[in-house]
Amino acid sequence: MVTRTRFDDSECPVARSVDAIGDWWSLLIVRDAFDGSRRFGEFQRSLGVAKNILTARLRTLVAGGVLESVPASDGSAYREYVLTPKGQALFPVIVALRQWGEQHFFAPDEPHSQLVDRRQGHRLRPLEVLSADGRRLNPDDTAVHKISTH
Amino acid sequence: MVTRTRFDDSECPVARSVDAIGDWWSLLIVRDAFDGSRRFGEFQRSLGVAKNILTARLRTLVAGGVLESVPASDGSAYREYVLTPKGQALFPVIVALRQWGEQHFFAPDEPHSQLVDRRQGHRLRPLEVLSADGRRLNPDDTAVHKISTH
DNA sequence: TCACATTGGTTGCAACATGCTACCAAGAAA
DNA sequence: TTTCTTGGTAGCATGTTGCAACCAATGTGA
Repeated sequence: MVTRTRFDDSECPVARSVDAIGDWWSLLIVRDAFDGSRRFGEFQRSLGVAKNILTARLRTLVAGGVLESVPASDGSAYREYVLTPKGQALFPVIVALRQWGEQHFFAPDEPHSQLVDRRQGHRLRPLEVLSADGRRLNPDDTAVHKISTH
Repeated sequence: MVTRTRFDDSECPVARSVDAIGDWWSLLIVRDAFDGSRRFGEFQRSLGVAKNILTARLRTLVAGGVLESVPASDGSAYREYVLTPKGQALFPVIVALRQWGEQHFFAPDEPHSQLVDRRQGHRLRPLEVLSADGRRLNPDDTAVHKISTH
């Protein structure tokens, strides 16, 4: 077995997500996948991660249904790793982390990679947590109901 | 030193965020903080984490400016850990992870904790990634500009 | 077609991080 | 003034990570 489950038994969706992703490397792999990386070597060069670690992470991401392994798009005999719909659904997670990082870990004039709208080349609007009827919510405006039946 | 920096030198804000948070436990500590936990013992019982690990994580979160240690609100001589504004800004990250987990790791009728709007008791609207002019963006509608000067 | 480079790994090992248990000091409670 | 609770620390066994070496299959150039 590659990883022991730690939080998986929780009824908290945050814990299950965290467990499904696995570790930080996995999240950066997903980030790179959003940025267009597909091949083992691309991930490896981009992340600088040891190959055995990358192998293990790719395997768990595939096993978890976040990535899938498909024949290479260039016709070669190698394989590529692409995001499944479930993996693509992680987009807001990555964007949220990116925006938090931009806000708090870069000097105003410090260069950093930027996620932009392809059509207009502009930066994205900051994510907003909204109520069902569209009011913007702060943490204090929300509460966790411990258990429910959906 | 408590943790060695791994991704911190990156110009990618996602990497710096990931590095600042530290590990998954830290993220669950932040989740619990959003849910109202303040005391060492509350975090420890809620998470079931070993106390030395919790000690270390709380320290790095405080050092990183995500939590701060304040005198206990009940007048006792103990201290409490509360989110700083920087920590509160992680709200969209937690919400994004929670929504991803809800969508993909629970059967339709499986019970799970739920984050609701305090005023109306309703579930939140799913997070949306929007362009500057308000169009909803999918991953394919965006691109990463490798470097910029903000 | 034959040598050589690249890709995508696997294996073994040393170093580090994690988790468990026991212990402990300061505060609170009685 | 015992006794319990809180918030830790210390030591140790185990698990995980990272590094380097190795390797088979594939692609490439002469």
